[in-house]
Amino acid sequence: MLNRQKKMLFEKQAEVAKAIAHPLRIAILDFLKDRERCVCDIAEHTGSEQSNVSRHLSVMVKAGVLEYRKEGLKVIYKLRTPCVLDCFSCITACLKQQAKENGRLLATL
Amino acid sequence: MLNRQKKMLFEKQAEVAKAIAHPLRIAILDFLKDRERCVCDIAEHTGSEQSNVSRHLSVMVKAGVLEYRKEGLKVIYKLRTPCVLDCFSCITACLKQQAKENGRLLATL
DNA sequence: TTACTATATGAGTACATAATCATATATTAG
DNA sequence: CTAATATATGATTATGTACTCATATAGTAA
Repeated sequence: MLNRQKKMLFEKQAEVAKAIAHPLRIAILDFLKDRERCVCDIAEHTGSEQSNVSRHLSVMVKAGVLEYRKEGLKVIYKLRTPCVLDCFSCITACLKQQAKENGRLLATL
Repeated sequence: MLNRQKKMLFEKQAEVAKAIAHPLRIAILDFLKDRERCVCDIAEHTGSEQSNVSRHLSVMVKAGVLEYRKEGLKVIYKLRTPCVLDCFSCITACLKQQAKENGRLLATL
């Protein structure tokens, strides 16, 4: 049976996973991988409404993935835990493996 | 601006991320890390309803993370892309970094 | 002061997800 | 055949999420 500690760990992990499990949020993380950016630049880059971007950003801040600082009128966001990007390498590896196996299956038809 | 290819990649990545972004699903993946298991064993191990477990399993199958085979009455699930477990190492690394920085902040009070 | 800009957020709507219960299906045992 | 077991799934309910529009807030510039 699952013990309490593991359960708590899985809940914490799920919080982070949920925070990055959205195409727009992944696009934002990718945009922030090299350097910090203000909300308006993120909105323009992703082609999304400012208010929507702002909400997605706050979701990721709440999950501890992003942080921000204010500079004049602008609010500038950056990765708090850049290691979160490694998740996407892992996910991409899974996608590649899936594609490979699907290809193998296709070849047998 | 985001191009179409990247957008599609982010959507695919989000699908996988969503499929693993739930405490029970993470518990299931962890339980399957060493070997395949039938639904009833998973339900017992996680302390969850059989029907609920069954639905969560099918979510992960749909996302290409799990696969299954039937054996008599039982349906036995296993990881299709074991590399998905690497995501959790990455997420754990993020959690550790967060905890460390929170600790540093706490020390300044 | 006023006008302008960047951001966050309340309200509303639509949609998705999770959980439960009851039940249908399929396999096995006798 | 019947009974028992394992699983999947329809229906329901409750909750959560994403998005949009309008607006409040706060900083800047003139």
